[in-house]
Order: sequence, then C-alpha cells, then structure tokens
Amino acid sequence: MAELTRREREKAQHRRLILEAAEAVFAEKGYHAATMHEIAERAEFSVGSLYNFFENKTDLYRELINMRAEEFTAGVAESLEREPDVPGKLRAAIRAKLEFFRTHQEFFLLFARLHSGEEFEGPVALPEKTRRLYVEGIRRLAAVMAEGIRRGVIVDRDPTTLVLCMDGVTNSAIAHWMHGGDSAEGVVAPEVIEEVLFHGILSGGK
Amino acid sequence: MAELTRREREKAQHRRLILEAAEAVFAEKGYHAATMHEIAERAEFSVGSLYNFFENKTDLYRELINMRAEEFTAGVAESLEREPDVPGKLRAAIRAKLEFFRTHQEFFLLFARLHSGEEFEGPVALPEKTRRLYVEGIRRLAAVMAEGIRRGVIVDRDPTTLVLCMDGVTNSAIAHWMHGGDSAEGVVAPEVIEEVLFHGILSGGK
Amino acid sequence: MAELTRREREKAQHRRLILEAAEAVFAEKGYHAATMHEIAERAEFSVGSLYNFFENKTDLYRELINMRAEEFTAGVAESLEREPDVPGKLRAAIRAKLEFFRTHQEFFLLFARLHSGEEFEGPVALPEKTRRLYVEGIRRLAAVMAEGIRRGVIVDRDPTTLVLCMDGVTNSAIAHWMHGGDSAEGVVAPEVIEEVLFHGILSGGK
Amino acid sequence: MAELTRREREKAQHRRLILEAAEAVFAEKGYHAATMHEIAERAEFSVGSLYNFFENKTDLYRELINMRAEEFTAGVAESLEREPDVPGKLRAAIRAKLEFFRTHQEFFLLFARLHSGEEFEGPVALPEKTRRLYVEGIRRLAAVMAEGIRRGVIVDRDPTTLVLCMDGVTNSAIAHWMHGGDSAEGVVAPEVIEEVLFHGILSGGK
DNA sequence: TATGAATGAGGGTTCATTCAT
DNA sequence: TATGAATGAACCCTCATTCAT
Repeated sequence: MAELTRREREKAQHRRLILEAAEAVFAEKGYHAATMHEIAERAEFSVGSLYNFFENKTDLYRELINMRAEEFTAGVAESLEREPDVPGKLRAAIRAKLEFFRTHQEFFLLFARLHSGEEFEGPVALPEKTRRLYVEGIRRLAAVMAEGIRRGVIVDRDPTTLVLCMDGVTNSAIAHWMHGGDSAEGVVAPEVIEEVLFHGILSGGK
Repeated sequence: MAELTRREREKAQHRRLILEAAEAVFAEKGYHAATMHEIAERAEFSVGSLYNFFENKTDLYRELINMRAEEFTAGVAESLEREPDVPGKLRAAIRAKLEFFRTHQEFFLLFARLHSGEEFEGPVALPEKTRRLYVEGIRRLAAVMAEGIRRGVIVDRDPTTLVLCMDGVTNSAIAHWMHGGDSAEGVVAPEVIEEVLFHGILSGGK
Repeated sequence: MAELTRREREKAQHRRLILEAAEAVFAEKGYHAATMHEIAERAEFSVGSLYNFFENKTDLYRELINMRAEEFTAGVAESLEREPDVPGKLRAAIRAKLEFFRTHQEFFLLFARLHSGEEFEGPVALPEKTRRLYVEGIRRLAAVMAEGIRRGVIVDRDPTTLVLCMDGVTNSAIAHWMHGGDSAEGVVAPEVIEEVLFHGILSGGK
Repeated sequence: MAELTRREREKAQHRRLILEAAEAVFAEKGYHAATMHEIAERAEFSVGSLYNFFENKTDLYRELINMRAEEFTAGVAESLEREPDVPGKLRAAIRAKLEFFRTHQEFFLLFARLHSGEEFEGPVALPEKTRRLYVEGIRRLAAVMAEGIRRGVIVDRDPTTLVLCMDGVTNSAIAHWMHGGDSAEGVVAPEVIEEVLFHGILSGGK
C-alpha cells in the first residue's frame, strides 16, 4: 500500500509536470500551433505518455484551463471574504487578479483568448465546469456590486455591467504590461486602476 | 479602356468578396483552424483563385486585419475631430468604437485576439503598417487625454494608462454583447460605460 | 493575300520567340520545374497565347527539342559531306558538334538529359521523329567508321561502339566547359580531344 | 541494451528500405516527377514514415545520391590502390566503374543527370559533401594521369582533360547498354573501351 | 488572335493518435 | 507504465489548362 501511494504520488507529479509544459507551449503558440511533440519534449516525457494522462490534446488543454481557472476563482473568492466592506472587497479582487496573473503570465494569454471568443465554442469548447466557474465568478462580483448599490456606495447601475467595466480595466492593464513590457514605468499601478475605476477619469468637483 | 476598367472593377470586387468570406471564417475559427478551402467555398471561388489575390494564407489574414484596422482608425480619428472639447472627443471615440464593432462584429474576434497576444508576434506577425496604426491610435487618444489634463478636466495621471482603461472598458462591453448575446437588456449601454469611465463606480460625494 | 502572308510571317516569328524563351527556361530549370507562366513572361506573351501555338507543355518541349535536333543533325551531316577522307570527316563532325553547342549552350543541358534518360521515356517521351533523327545520326557516323575500317584507317571494332566513344569524349568536354567554366585554360581544346580519340592516351611506341 | 540495439537495427533497416524504393522511383521518373506517395508505397511504408527518416524530399534525394557516391568513390579508390602501374590503375578504374553501374543501373540515371547539369545547382543542389567526393574522385584519377605523364607512359596533355575523356567514354558505354539494352552484343566490351582509350581509333602504324 | 482570371487535381508536408515492445 | 516509430487524413500551395472577353 505504501508502494501504491508512492506510485500515486509519482503519477500526480508527472501529471503536473506535463500540465506545466503544456501551459508554456500553449501560451507561446496558441492551441493550434502547439504540438503534442513539443509539449512532450518540454515535459521530458514521450508523446505516448501524454496519452496516459490525458485523453487527447483537447482534453489536456481543458484540464489545464480548468486547473488554473479554479486556482484563480478560489483566490478571488478568498480575497473577497477577507475584506468587510464593498470598496475593500473590490480593491482586493483587483489586486488578487493582478497578482494571480503576475505569477501566471503565461496563463493570461490563454485566459484572454477565452474572453475574446477563440475556442470558446467549437471543437475546443471549454468543459461545462470551467464555464460555470467563470460565470459564477462574475456573479459573485456582481453580488458585491449589488450590495454596494443597496448600501449607497456604488452607483445604481446594472451590477453585471459594473463588473464588466472592472474586468475590462484590469484586463487592459495586464495585457499592457504583458506585451508592452515597458519594464520601467510602463506597468500600470493598481492604485491608478482603482482610482479610475472608483472615481472616473474626470477630475474636479464630482 | 472601358474594358480594362471593367476588368479592374471586377477584380477589385472579387478581392473584396474573398476578404469578406475570409473575415467570416477567420472570426469563426481563428487563424489556424480556418482553411483556405473553406474560405474559397464561402467566397464561391476556387482555392486557386485565392492565390491570385493573396500570396498565401498569412498574407490574406494580414490584408484583412489591415483593411479593417484602417477603417477603424479612420473612423475614430474622424470622430475625434468632429468634437471640440475633450469629454466630447472621448465620448465620440467610445461611440465610434462601439458603432464600428456593431457593424463588424466578426472583426472584433480577430481584433481581440491581437490584443490578447495571439498572432501578434510569431509566424503570423502583423505587418508593420498595422502595428503602426494601432500605436498611433493609442497615441492620438493619449494626446486628447493630455490636453484634458492640461485643461484640468481630466485627472492628472499617465495619459496612456487612462487610454488603456477606456479601451478595456469598451472591449469588455463589446465582448459581453458578442457572446453573451443576452439580446434583451444584456447590451451594455454606451451611456453607462461613459458614466463609469467619467465618474467611476463609486456613488455620491466623491 | 499580302495581308495573309504578313500574318503568317508574324505568326512564325511569334512561334520562334516562344520557342526561344522556352529553351532558356527549360534549360535553366528542367522540364518539370519550368512553368508555362515563366515561359510566357520571358516571351512577353500571355499564357493563353502559348496554347495558340502549342497543344500543351509537352508539345512545346518536344517541338523545341526536335527543332534543335534537326539543326544539329543537319549541321553534322553537312560537315561530313564537305570532307573527303574518313579522318577528316570525323574531325569535322567533332568540330561541328562543339561548335553547335557553343552557340546553343542552353540546348546542351536538354540534350544531355535526353541521353541520361530523363524524359526519354515516360510521359514526356520524345516524338518518334526526334528519336529517328538521333538514331540516324549515330548510324551515319557508324557508316563513316565502317568505311574507315574497310579502308584500314580505323581499328577493326564495332563501328557503333567507336561512335559511342567519340560521342562520350565530346560530351564530357562540352559538359566540362559548361559548368566548370574555367574560362581560362579549362576549355578542352578540340585538338586534344581529337588526338586522344585518334591516338589514345598512351604515349610512345604503340 | 539488447532491446535498444534491436530497435536501432530495425530503424537502420527501414531507412535502407526507403532509400532503395526512392532510388527506384527517382531513377524511373526523375526528381520532380517522383512523388513521396509513390516512394512510400513502393517501400511499403506510410508517407509520414518517410518524414521520420528524412527531413523532406530533397533531403531524401541527397542522402541517396551521397550514399551511392560514397560507395562508388570508395570502390574506384580501392581498385586504384590494388594495381601497381599506371595503365593497370586506369584499367581497374574503368572496370570498377562499369561494374558498379552494372549492379546499380538505376543509380546511373541519377548520376548522369548530375553530370549533365540538372540539379547540380538550384533548389536540389547536392550537399557539399557529395560535390567534394566528385571533385576528389576526378583529382585522384588526374594524379594517376600525371604520374603516367612523368613516367612517359601517358601522353603529355592536361591530366584533367585526359580524365574527362576517360569518363566520357565510359559514360557513353554505360548509357548505351542502359537504354539501348541490345542485350545481345550491344554491350560495349570493357576491352574495346580500354583499347580505344589507350590506343585511339586510328589503326596502324602510330 | 491575344489576354489573364478562374479552375481544381495533385503534390509536399504536418501532426494527433495508436500500439507493439 | 513509458516509449517512439508508424500511420494517414488533412492542410497549404502550385500550375497546366480553359474560356469569356
């Protein structure tokens, strides 16, 4: 039984190694241009081994997306709970997102593609699980917005729309420092993002 | 000479038909999953004909992107000039963008992919021309922001960052009504976008 | 009728222009790699025009080969008749061949390919006409050899074999100055060829 | 380890099978008209398998040429060493060549095409390795000629030219029994070739 | 007669997937 | 379980040939 456990640990470890290699390759090349051979090579396994862990290329891709999506969602959810008031929750959500993608830059490319529609449907459709995660994440934030509206600290607009705005601003910021890579001052400070999101870009006597 | 002109007109027309078919297929499938065969079929031409107009698949893709990018940039630039003051210019830019992508929904998918990094570099790199257009567009808006800052109507933050925020918000909105397609009330109203962007999501006495 | 004649002259002229362009392209690229488009371009005609003069690519190729083969055969035959004795005839034949290929270098490449078997059979088979020309040329020279043998000036060996030897030596010489192109002294002098062919490479008291 | 060796042996064997099939098809059709599909079929492998052994069609072709060129060169070199005196060396070289091409008839077609310039340059250029082999082969024979000249047994002419003559005569002979295929007496006897090369075609008191 | 856009079969090449070892 | 050679469908692209003008 100890033996079985060691085996299981090894198996899980191998699976993880493959997923990491896959993330790097998918992020660099995109789903279609990535090849199973290259993933296998980077993971230092044979092609055949990939098929011992994942049914096929699409399955590997989905598992990868789902894994990260779960991590991401969990991170945001946790940060929401840590903060008591609405503005604090939103600030925390923004920082959690920025933080997550700073450590998982490669994943942002995949993530953004999902948003932009590629492979959102079609042969490489996401599993229902991931889709639910995504929708649920939006909903959770919308609930926060709704609460803010009730409490009078958030403008009385459709909560989902407000979440979208927040999402859009953060996505743009991440995308900017991803390619732009103006290492110096190009990085959009979270504070500015929050300020703009909270108070708008018009100055003065609002 | 009339004959020559007729031939030329036809050729230009055929080119346009192919570009339209290509836009549909590329948008639906993404660059890699799109096949020349399918584009040809949708355009009601033979595969070989595509190659009478475009050097290869990549070239076709680039020409398409570039064409729409030019249309888009021109539209935004024009709308900027029509408005006298800074808030008016920004509002006009937002509406121009929303309007453009409402009539070119298919293109938004391609456009968003560029933003999200896919095929932004690599074998399907954009032509320098398109890249310049994009950068120039950002710069033009940043100039408007800078002017606003000078005049005290825009908060004193890095103008490019402000532009990114604006871009992000609009992208999200477009993306939302593209897939979400909650035809009814799901469409994010331009007014809300502008309001959020201008005054932020916090209500009351800021 | 004068008009018709002018037309005919023009037609013949156009045909010749196409054949010349074809010779250049076929020689440079070989039969398969040559394209009708390139031939048309070099001839300054449209592709369609080529098909007004020749049935298809193969036909164009054959007509070209045949034309030059006739010129060549005629040249050699004439030079044979001009000389009275056997050694003179052979010398004249060698010089005629060298001379012909000096002015039709491009054709040598095609000619050599025929010898080496490519497109000698298969889909691009030579027309019977050309094949006959070739065989007849060999036979004519063999007859000269035979006469020489009868007269005791040529060694008593199979005449065709002797012709082949002669052919081989000249071919090698031409091939050498074609690619080797050692413009300086690399050119094999006709005298040396004749000397070797007539007296062999062994020196002294044979 | 035994297992590994078995796999390696099999792989080498498969490679050889493919090369043999390729030789047959290339010889029959020429480089351009040969198709990977047909080679695969004749080798009883799938198309994809060819690409597990060779980068592409050109690579396969080159490897093939190079392999035989090495065999040929080695055979001639060895036969040169076996003989002590110059005429013996030359005779041995001639026989080695005839012998080689008798067992590798198919290769002669490829070999001759190289001589006749096709694909000697251009997209299907030979690898430097093969080219060096060829030049070196000529040089080795030229050295033998030079030695003969020094010793007074060979006529005092440019050694390279003498080698070319020798080459030309043998090529013609081989080409003759290849297509001509007069199975009976058409085969040019090596003795006649040697005799003509050594003593020339003129009879009598030289 | 000359033109050149349109055609589409066919070739080279890639790559996800399988399976014997 | 791990391997990697073998497979073959499917892709991009070429080019001889046709035909309306």
